[in-house]
Amino acid sequence: MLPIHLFRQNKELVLEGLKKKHFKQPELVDAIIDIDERRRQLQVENDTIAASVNAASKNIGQLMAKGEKEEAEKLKAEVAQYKEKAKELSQKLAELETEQHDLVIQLPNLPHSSVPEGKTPEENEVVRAGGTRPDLSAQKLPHWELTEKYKLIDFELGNKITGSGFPVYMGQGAKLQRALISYFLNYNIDAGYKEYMPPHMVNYDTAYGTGQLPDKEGQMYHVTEDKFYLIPTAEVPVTNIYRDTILAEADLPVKMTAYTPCFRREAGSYGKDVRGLNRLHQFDKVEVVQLAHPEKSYEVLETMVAHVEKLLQSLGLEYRILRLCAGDMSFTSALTYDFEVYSAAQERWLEVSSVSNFEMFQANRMKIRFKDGSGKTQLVHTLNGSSLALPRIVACLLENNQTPEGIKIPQVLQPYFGSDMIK
RNA sequence: GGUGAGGUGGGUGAGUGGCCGAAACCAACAGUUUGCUAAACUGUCGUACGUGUCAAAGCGUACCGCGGGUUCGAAUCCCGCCCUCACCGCCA
Repeated sequence: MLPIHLFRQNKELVLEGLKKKHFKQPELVDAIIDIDERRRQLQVENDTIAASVNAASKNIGQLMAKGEKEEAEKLKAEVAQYKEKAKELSQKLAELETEQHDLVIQLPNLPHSSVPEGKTPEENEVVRAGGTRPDLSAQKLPHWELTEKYKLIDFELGNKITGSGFPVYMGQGAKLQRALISYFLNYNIDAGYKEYMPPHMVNYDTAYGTGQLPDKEGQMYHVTEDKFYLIPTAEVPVTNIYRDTILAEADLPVKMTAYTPCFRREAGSYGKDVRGLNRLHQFDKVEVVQLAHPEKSYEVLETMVAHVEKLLQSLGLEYRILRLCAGDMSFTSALTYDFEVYSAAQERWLEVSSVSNFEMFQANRMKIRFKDGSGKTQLVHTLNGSSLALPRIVACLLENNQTPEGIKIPQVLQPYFGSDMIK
């Protein structure tokens, strides 16, 4: 949610940003500004009356103490009149506040100036690429055949136990998951991130804080009985750790990492996009989150990008980094880099990480603030990224490293996996 | 799930109708003293919105778990909800 002072101080900037993001209702901005003016006017009236009531009440108390009952009664009658007016005013004020909030919440975050124009994924900008494409034999197999051949993942069994999109990992397949999670977490911890194990279900306020609610309700699994939501990413519980918190400037940046399973309903997809590990309802992911000083958040973003890039390099996968165009970015993001790895058997790029700066968009919802040098309270900037999402990494590792003898395990994983080959 | 107790500022904790946005202590911060540290002493020390201003100070309103009610006036009384603790039951 954009802070209201932006609208008052810099309407043009807001309009420009919304236009770049192809937001369809720029007229909301004027509506918000208009409501804001009426709201403030009403608050002045409301506060004035409340002050009169308070003053009169104080007087009544003093008169009663002195035994001047008649005078007190007169004042009481006066207060009764004030109160009628006050009730009306505070009701209207509450209505306007709700109305304003309901409008502001519909506006997406504003894209950073470096975000390319554009509307579709084709207009994303390749920032850089690395790694090498393996030269596979003609008999190369896609990962869904490799997982069957080596008995690593049973998709059918998952169907029986839960439903499609809930695979069962087994044997070396299960161990590979655990190895990747441990490796990713340790890599993040070594870079100064503090490890967390958050709940996998969250309440409304938490899902609201990171922007999943109210508008993306259908994308999360909902436990209606207890009003909980299964997390679509660790970002949700982890960022909310600092909800309603005022940090010291010296505490920044706050660096957190967590492994969690992620649950996504993702209705409506089909075909090769969802084959095998390409898209699942439950998957594993290690996330990094930072709360940063507003003046440093873009430096922080670059360090996070470099961090994820180095991790991909260590796995020996061919990758490319995209700067998403304004139209393809998420509702909450100001700047997003997507990481894709090349799946050599499927011969296509798969997204494995998304690193974003949300600036103060989430922080404003969650009220994550810090006290700056002059003692003023400011919103922090929030950032997060995957490091990494497992399924597509697994898909690429299996496909790209397949040999007639078995599947080679990258060196960095061998200590965790306990072997250099899946046979 | 049952019964009982309770939810107050960063922490402990006082406050059962007006003098309370809230005592006291601790922590924190600034200063004095000091060879350094400590101790002692002095001061500062909640948040949001509004108003004011170049900026501020100041002023107003609201907030003592959340929501409603009683009253001229509510942290304090009443109702509902949430949460915590203790004991019992169940249990990985």
